[in-house]
Amino acid sequence: MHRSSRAEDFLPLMTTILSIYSSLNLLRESFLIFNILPSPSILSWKSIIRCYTSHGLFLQSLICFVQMRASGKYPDHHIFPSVLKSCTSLMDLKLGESIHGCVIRLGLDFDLYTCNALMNMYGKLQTIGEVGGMRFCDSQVYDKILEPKLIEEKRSNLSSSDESRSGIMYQDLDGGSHDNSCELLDEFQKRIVGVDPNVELKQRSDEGSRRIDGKVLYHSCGKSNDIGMRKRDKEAFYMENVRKVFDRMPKRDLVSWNTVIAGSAQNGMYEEALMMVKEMGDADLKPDSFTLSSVLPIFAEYVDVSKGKEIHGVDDSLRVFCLLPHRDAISWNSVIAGCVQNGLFDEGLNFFRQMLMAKIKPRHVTFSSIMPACAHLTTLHMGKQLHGYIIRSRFLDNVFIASSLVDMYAKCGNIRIARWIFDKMESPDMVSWTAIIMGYALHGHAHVALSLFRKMEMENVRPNYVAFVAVLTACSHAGLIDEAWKFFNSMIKDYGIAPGLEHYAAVADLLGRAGRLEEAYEFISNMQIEPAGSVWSTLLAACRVHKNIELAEKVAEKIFKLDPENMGSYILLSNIYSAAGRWNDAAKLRVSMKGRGMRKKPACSWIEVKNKVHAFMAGDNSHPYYDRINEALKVLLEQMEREGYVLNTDDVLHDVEEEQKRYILCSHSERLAIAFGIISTPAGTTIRVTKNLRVCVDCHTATKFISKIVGREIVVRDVSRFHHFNDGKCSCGDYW
DNA sequence: GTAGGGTTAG
Repeated sequence: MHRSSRAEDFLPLMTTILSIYSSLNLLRESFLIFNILPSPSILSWKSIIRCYTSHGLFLQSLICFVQMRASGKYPDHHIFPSVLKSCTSLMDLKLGESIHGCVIRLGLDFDLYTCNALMNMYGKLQTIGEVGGMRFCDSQVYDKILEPKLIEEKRSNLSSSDESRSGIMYQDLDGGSHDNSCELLDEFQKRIVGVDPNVELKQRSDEGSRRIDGKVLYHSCGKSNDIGMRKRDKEAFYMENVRKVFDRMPKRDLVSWNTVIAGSAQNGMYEEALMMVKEMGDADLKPDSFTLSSVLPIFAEYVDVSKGKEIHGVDDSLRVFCLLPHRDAISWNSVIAGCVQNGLFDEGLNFFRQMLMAKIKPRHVTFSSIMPACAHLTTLHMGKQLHGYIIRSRFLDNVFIASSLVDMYAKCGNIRIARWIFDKMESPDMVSWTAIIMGYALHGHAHVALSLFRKMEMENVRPNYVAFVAVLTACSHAGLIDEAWKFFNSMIKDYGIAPGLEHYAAVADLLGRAGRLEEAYEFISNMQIEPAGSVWSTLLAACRVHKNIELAEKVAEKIFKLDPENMGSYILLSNIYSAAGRWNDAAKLRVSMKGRGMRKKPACSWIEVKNKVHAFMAGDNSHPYYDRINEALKVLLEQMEREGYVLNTDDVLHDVEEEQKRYILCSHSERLAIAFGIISTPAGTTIRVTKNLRVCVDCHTATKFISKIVGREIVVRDVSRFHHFNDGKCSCGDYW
């Protein structure tokens, strides 16, 4: 008996086995069966094509499709999704469009799965096209053999013309093109399946009818036609294709909606994407985690582009998350990271708590995402709890987590633990180094920060933009002008990093505070980039310190032009006037601020006692311990004055009597918080206070006295740095 | 047939 006829006897069985292998994703087994079928049925072709696609062997899957067409078989709706996915992955829009034409001719353009795959392709290929990528140079070769003439007969039976049905132009296709070169196909199969094609493909090469042009297999790494496609063109293209498919679908499921939403979001059509989330709700479909992962990135875009003015983008993303029936660890992480990265720290922590309550185990990423929230909110208590969890989960060797812990401890005032964790890291990366350097910078230990920076360079860890922000911040907090210049120049010359606003601001700040006001003015005027209000503001602050009203007015004018909403500068200039006794000018400025609807940010300090945060505003008498706090401050003031403390009323910027000034100073928010800390914690406990503005000169002096009188370390984190008060001295050396 | 998460600055 002939081998081929035996195989034919078993054909139905073989086809079934192949189908099972394919559905189990067993490529090698599927291939072995497929290879001995004398004349594969449409079901067998479907199996092998599907298997190739799901293994990422897109070219192979397309080759099979072409071979199938060449053998005269009609593809059915089971085949197109896999084939279209292969086109998408290979970024071959042209071939995909041809296949779309094929779909229409066969009357399969109402099939749910095929339409979903088509929309996915159109949505993706514009996005990918922007970056440029692999593209077939010879996909016309496919075109030629895609459509045997047989199809023409079927086509004439279709009632309406193809073009009007799809709105997409495609070429008329000729009959098959068959030749005998199969070497590249062999090579592929050898590499991919790991078997010798000369054995496996023997039978097939004998037949000689399923050969394709070798040229098809070559593809080029070229830039796609979509490069430079304007946003409006992209949107038009998207509407043309994806929406046309979508709108014509007789039935849409969750995947259809998710696909079209993802396409809109990925092509920058955020409003449309969010609108469609609402529309799918009207169609009684609930968003799932796929929907969420399309909507979440809109988060960042919205906030970046319009600086929080369009927060409803965030709201919508959060709403989608809340609607999810099943949330896995990744959905939780996404939403937590989304919150934290956009400054919604409390919300991030809340989601984290909910995640734990939902019994979802936090993963590596959860901790590195949530830690910055603790760092920014200075919630050392929460940070320590997370640290404990991290140790128990043996996550400490993860460089992301360790770096975020270093940063958290430094920002929460505990630079010693930050250093301890850093020193234990096996191979700190540039971010870890930057975190510890910035930590020392914030704590005023500039020389340690500088020597760590040099050590990092010696260990061949290349600093980036942020690392230079850190080291220049260290210099600026300690008045190290010469060193700052060296780093600034080295950044440009040795590392080719173009200085940004933060770098310029640090240097300008140094020059200004050293009293080199004119030099600072020149420096800012000659910047390579447009100076923002923030850079000029450093000079305005310096003008206040050095009482140069004339320059202050000149600088303020520039700031008001560049950044009319910059309230800090109005207040700074008003304070400069007040300090010079020019109450009228100060008052005028305040009136003008009021007219613009600006209000001064109220000063606020807070302290964590027994795991609870207590907040104080200036002159605040709402705290339940208010009387005791006031009593303590009174006793302290008497003792301070005996030790030589003299009230410095320079910072009292109201036109009031001396006695009133005395009262105003003593009710500053940081003093209330410190006094509360002293009376509510055991002797010797370090007091850690955070303030939302810069600490004032008088409070700084007072705190030095207080630290000596009560024998406590007092750590005050103001808006730009830490002050460690100990035994009558401050770590900043009175330069801040 | 559709996805997705992380550390340093501001």
